[in-house]
Amino acid sequence: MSTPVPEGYDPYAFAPFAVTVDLAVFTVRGARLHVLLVERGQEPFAGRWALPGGFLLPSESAEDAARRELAEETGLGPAAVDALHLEQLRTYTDPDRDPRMRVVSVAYAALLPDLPEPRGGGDAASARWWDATRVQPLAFDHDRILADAHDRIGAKLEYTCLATAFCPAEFTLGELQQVYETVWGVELDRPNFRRKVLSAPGFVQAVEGRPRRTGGRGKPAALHRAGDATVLHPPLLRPPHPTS
Amino acid sequence: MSTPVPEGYDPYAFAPFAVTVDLAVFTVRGARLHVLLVERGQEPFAGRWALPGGFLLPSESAEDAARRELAEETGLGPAAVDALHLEQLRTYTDPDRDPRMRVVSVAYAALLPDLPEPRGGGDAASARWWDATRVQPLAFDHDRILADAHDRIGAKLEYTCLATAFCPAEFTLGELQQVYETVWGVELDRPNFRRKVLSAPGFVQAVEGRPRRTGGRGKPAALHRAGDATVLHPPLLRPPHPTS
DNA sequence: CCCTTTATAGTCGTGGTGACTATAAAGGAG
DNA sequence: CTCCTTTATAGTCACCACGACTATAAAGGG
Repeated sequence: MSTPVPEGYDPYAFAPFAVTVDLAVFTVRGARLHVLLVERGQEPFAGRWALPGGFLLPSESAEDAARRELAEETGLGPAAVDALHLEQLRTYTDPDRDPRMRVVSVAYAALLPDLPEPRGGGDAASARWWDATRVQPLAFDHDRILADAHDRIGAKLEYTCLATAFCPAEFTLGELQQVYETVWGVELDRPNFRRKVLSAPGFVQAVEGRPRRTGGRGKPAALHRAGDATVLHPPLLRPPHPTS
Repeated sequence: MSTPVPEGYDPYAFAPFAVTVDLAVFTVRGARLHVLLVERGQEPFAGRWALPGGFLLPSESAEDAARRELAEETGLGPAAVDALHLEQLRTYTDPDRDPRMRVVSVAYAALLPDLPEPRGGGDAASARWWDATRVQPLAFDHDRILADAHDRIGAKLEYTCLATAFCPAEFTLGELQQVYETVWGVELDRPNFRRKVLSAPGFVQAVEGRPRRTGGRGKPAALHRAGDATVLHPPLLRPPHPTS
């Protein structure tokens, strides 16, 4: 075997790489899972859509960079971005993933409640939400990153309280159920969902006062807010796939 | 907010980073979880122990680099290393994690059956197994990487068939149970463990022929080998922590 | 020849779950 | 005003996975 890189840190032994972050920012709009994409203005992949992201600055961590990019793309305030849950997905290192140089990218996933269209305040003049399940081929390997992000979010809904991150501060159990159904792409039984959510300690807590009406028809639902738990006991397992 | 790195890939806009892989290689020896460490010969952290790892070559992915390093440190054959399950843990990007330059490290975890002491064939003259739960402070942020790796392996034992990777080709259910007990640090009920393992489709398959005797006392156990399943249905949940 | 050790078989009660029925409270159509 | 639809909420029931436990079998050791 060759030993091309000797033990220890020889400053001349390492090849320089560019390091970026890529963000898969999800929201639920109208019973569909949406993801925030930006249109590329330059080659390569000019005119194609891509996940928002950018280079790490010399003195910032990948998570810092992800929060900075998120603030730039969404126009969210610094406080909101700081409070947000950012999930490090994995790192993509294929040598050919960027045709012009060697780029290693750390991917993150973020979950937002439904927002108005992103303000184009940052670098990306054209940023908008797309249906995450019906997206044309993206730039680079972003199709794969998006698929991995969707898988990870779906899995985390099972055993964490993450679903409330898709909801506004106060929400109904029907809206929470809509999150699960949208991310998983299945329909759930309403009474059973309700029983499981309410029996999981610290998942949601009822808010005193008015039920909601919105413009919706049907009996008004009680409002809840996210509890203080972070893991879900017992877990909310998605129905087993019908062996297809 | 500042937009220090313009959209698109300006070749002069990115700061160069070094990219490495770090490996948390685990095995189970004598009812203790062990991890492979190498002794550093140079500053920084000269004389301290560290996870094996090294720089990415210009044309290889992080997983390729991890397999190459693994082969160098363990002396395993190329076929064995290729067949091995490598789990990408996460990527560590703290700007200060290496005192002499900016290094981003992609961490992997690997699982091996009990091996003889590693041959010092590679760059690391002194590589040896250490009890993973009683390890002196490691170099860099490797204590944290090791803790994250331990957590991840423990979680993956619950819902994947990964535990067989700690076992030789043929093993008894007692040995498999020992893996779970060692990684989780708990004791499990033997009849219940047996029932769950055997009822999970494709987890293990009985091997016809002789039971084993070894030098052990007690009734000889039937031998099994890993099944073809990769996920565990139903999962093998670790006992809930006694709220401490 | 016991005694210990390990493997294997089986039992029993509890609790989480899916499937289902029933009732309450809103808006809309006629 | 009266159905009808829609959504929320309450409750039932059978099944099954699980933890705790008892029992039996087959080896070695003193």
